[in-house]
Amino acid sequence: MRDGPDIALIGSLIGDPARANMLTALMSGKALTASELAAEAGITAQTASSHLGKLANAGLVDQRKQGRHRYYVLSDDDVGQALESLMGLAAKKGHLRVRTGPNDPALRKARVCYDHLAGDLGVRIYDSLLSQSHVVPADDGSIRLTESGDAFLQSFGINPAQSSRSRRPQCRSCLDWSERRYHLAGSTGHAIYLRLLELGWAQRLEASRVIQFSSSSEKNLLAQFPILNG
Amino acid sequence: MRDGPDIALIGSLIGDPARANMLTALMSGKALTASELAAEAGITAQTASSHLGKLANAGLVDQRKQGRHRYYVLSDDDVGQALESLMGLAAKKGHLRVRTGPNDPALRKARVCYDHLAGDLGVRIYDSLLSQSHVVPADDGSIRLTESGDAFLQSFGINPAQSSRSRRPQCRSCLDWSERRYHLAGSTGHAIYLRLLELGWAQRLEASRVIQFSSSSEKNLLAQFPILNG
DNA sequence: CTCATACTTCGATCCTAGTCGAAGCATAGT
DNA sequence: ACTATGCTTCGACTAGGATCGAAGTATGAG
Repeated sequence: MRDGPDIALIGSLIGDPARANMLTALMSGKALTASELAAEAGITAQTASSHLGKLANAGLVDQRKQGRHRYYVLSDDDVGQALESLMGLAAKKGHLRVRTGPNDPALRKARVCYDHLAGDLGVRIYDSLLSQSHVVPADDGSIRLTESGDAFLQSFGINPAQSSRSRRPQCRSCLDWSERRYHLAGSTGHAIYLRLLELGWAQRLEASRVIQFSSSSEKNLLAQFPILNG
Repeated sequence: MRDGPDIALIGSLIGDPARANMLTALMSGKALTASELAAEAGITAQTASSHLGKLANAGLVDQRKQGRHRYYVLSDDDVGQALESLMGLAAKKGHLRVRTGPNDPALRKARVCYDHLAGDLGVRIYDSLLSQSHVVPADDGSIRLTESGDAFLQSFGINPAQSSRSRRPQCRSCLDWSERRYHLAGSTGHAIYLRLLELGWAQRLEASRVIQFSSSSEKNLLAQFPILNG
């Protein structure tokens, strides 16, 4: 054999449907308890416990004990990113889980993608920023926030500078599995998402990745993020 | 259950050690035959055939029949990227395959990472470009080729403009599992790698990801990619 | 102190999936 | 035509792991 990172280990961890469901649920960014995750995966508490032990052992999730609950979180940004890249790949290859839930249309409309907004409205925001040259594709094909974009975001109540931390890219485009188009990720994507919650325009549906907009707040959002020249 | 991409399917495909080995081997970018992949994974031809069928069925690899051989390639850039992100994650979490081969030091020195140069020398090139401001971190934390970098690459025999195609980012930083630092990926990284082969400085070791440099050509490379201010 | 809840550990069961031997096709060379 | 090589299909074997019931530990509530 040869040397190298053991992708089989991580792959097999993600490869079990129960664990994949748990990880997907944790992509919401929320800390979830062992029982919630068990329910999410449709398995009993014992089985879930065993799965979570393995995930924690491999360093994919962190556990925090609080009272008699035990909360789990993705241990790292990188875990979320890796999951996203797998999701993108799976979607591109047409591997979708069959059992389409009742809230599916809502999920396509708007949902959290790890820690930012995805779905129809997520793509809309990205397209709007692009059409106004608030973000531009950099020479290298990635994207970059312009000065006008900086000013725009400040007027929307976000300080992009403060939200840029350490390693994390400020802007990043993230492939959307429902739309098959790109939306805004990175710390700026996160900041916009938080601001939408703060304004009360968006509300996260309990125990789901769905983000709900009232019809008026959806109008607000469309007005705030217009698409020029179209 | 809920809707979404089926990451469990892809995860389980990558999760088998034999398949993981095959995919890793295909990260070299070369087309490999079924028997070569079987040897790589240390399994018999029958077993390999079954595995390759599954990978092809899921759209992770493509097969091309040529004579009585059947060549396999990663079907897509995205597959390589997803594998890379898993490798980065695995390395970061310290999950390394135990069986360290005899050519391990060479592997750390220089190797192909999907389609560009990684390892000690790959990191060196990246650092050099960075120290001379030939690439700069963009505002968003990603990286961007500067005008001086463009000129520099042209003098090295590469036309960055022509190498930029469609979707693919021109420059991209890729986390190195051996160095735990970044090296240059994207179409520019690919172009540099090709140029090194073309110049005869680098040679790919047969049936391996190791890239070999003679001591003189390594000196050439270090001279061509100096690190300023240090 | 007693009871309920949240979670883990242990043990047993069951089933999937990886594995290889043998045989079957296909292609190439002579 | 005959043989060798590369690969796939079939069938059977086996091991690893996912699962849950039951029992055990910790925390909180009354």
